[in-house]
Amino acid sequence: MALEHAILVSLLERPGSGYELARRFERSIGRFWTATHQQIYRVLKRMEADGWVTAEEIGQEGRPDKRSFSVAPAGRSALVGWLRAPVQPEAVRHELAVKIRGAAFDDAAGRAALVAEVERYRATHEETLARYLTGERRDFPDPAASDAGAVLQHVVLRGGIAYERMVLAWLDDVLATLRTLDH
Amino acid sequence: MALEHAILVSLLERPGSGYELARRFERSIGRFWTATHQQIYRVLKRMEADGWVTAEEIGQEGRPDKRSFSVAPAGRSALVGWLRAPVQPEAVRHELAVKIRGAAFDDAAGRAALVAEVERYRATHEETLARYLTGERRDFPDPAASDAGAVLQHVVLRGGIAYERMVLAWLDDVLATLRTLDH
DNA sequence: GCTTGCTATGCAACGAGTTGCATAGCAGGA
DNA sequence: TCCTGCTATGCAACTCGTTGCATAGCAAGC
Repeated sequence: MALEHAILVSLLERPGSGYELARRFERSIGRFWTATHQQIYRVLKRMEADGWVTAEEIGQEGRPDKRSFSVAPAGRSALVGWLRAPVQPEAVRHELAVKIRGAAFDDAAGRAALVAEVERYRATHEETLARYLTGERRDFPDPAASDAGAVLQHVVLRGGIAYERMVLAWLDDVLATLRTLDH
Repeated sequence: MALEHAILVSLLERPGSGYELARRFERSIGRFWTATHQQIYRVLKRMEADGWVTAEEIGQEGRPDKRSFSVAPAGRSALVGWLRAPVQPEAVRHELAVKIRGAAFDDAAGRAALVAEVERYRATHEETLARYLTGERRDFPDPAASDAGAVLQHVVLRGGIAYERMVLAWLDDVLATLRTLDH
C-alpha cells in the first residue's frame, strides 16, 4: 500500500487541498498511481489523525472553504522510511491481454469486433503519448535542468513516454496478428 | 472486474483444478493478471453456483482428491459477451515511480540506497525477460504456427517481452539520472 | 427560469484483494 | 525422527477500492 506515500510526495512537491490532490491524481500523479477523491479524503483524514499532515483552513469567497494540507515532520520521516524499504513487485492487470487470449474462443465476428476495440484503445494511448510529449516540452524545456525535483519528475515522465511507445508498437503487432487469423 | 474471465480463458485453454489454476496464475496468466489461490477458490465457487463451470471429482492416490473444472455453455457465452464489451482503462500503480519522485525529499544517503534498490529491482526484471525468452523458444519454435490459440498466446507473450525490455531501458535511464544527482 | 458544470467535502454500502491460519497425507533430506 | 515442502482446499478477518449519493453556492449558456 502506498497511497499515503504518493500523497506525501505530492504534498511535498506542493501543499494543497483534497480536491486539488484529486485533480493532480487525474493528471500528473495518475500516470503511475490512480486514486479517486473518496480514497484521498479518507486517507487524508487518517494521516491527519496520525500527525503526518497538518491542515490549514482557507476561507474563499464565492466557493466553499477548503482545507490546505502540508506534510508534518512525522509524515516526512514516514516517507523516508518507506523510500528506503524494498520495492514490492507490481500487481499487473492487463484486461486486454485476457481478451486477446480469449479471442481464440470466439468466432470471426467476435475477433472483428475486438480489432475495432483495439483500434479505439490504440487511439486513447496515442492521445496519452501526445499529452505526455506536450507536457515534456512545456515543463522540461531545459535538458540541463537544475533542481533535483524537476530532474526526477522528468525521468518518471520519460518512463511514461517509453511505456506508451511500447504499448503502441505492441498494439500494432496485436492488430496485425488478429488480422492474419481471419485473413 | 475480470478475474472470472481470466479463469474462463484459462479453463478453456485446458480444464483444471483450483490449485492448478493458482499455479498457472503464478506462471503464464500471472504475466498479465495476478491472483492468489484464495481469490481463485472463492470465484470458482461463485462461478459453479452460477452454472458457468462444472466440477468433476478426481480421486487421487497418495494425495488429496481434486475437483477439475470445465467451462459450461453459460460460462462460455458470458465470456463472449465480455469479450465484445469495451476495454476498461487500466488502473496503473507503479510504486517505484512514486519512490523516484520521493527521492527529491531524501538525502544523498537515501538516494544511494534507492540506487541499490533499483539495481536489485532491475535484476528481477532481467530474470523475468530471460524466462520469457526461454518460454518463447520452447513454446513457439515455429514462426508460422497453425492454431489460433497458440498465435494469440504468442502475441501476448511478445507484449510481455516488449514490456520487460522497455522497463530495463528505463531503469538504466533512472540509474544514470540518480547517479548524476549526487555525482 | 432551468439545466449543466465547477469547486469542495464527505458518508454509506458493497465488492475485491490480502493475510493469516487450518487441515491432511505423503516424500525427501538432515 | 523431525522438519521442510508439495499437493489440495478452504475459512475468517481485515483493508483497499469503487459506486452512488448528498450538500452547497456560483457561473455560464439556452
